[in-house]
Amino acid sequence: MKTPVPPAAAPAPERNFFADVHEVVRLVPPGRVTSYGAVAHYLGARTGSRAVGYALMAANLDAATLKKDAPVPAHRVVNRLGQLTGRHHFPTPTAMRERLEAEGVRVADDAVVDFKRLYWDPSTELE
DNA sequence: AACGTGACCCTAG
DNA sequence: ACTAGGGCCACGT
Repeated sequence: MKTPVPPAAAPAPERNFFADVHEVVRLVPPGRVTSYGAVAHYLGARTGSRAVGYALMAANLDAATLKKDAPVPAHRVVNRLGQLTGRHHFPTPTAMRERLEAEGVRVADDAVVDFKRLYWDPSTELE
C-alpha cells in the first residue's frame, strides 16, 4: 500500500524573482535609498534578502554585459544599516558613492547619511 | 541531487 | 549595550 501522498501544495508561483526585484528597485526615486529587507518584505517577506542582492548583482552584471542601460539603480539599494555593502560589486569601488552623491545623497564612511530620512520603503510609499 | 556561497535580516543570551 | 547563531531564497558547480 502506498501512502496516497496527496499532491497538496505545489502552488509555487515561480515568479520571476529577477524581474520582480528589478521593477521594485526601478521605482525607487532618485535621492532616496531603500534596503534589501524592504524590497524582500514588499515581495512577500519570504523571498530572503540575500536573493534580492543576488538579483541586483545579476541585473547590474547583465546590464553591463548586454551594454544596455542599467534598468536597476542598484546604487540606491543599501543594507539595513545604510551601508553600501554592494559597493565592491560595482564596476568601480567608488561608483556607488559617486552615484549617490550625484543624486544629492551624502555618504560618509561608506554609509548613507540621514539614511533614516532618505529611507524609501516600497511597502510604505507604494503601499 | 547535494553542498557551498552570497550586495541579508531577525532573535536570543 | 554587544556578540553569537539560525533562517530565508537563489544560483553555480
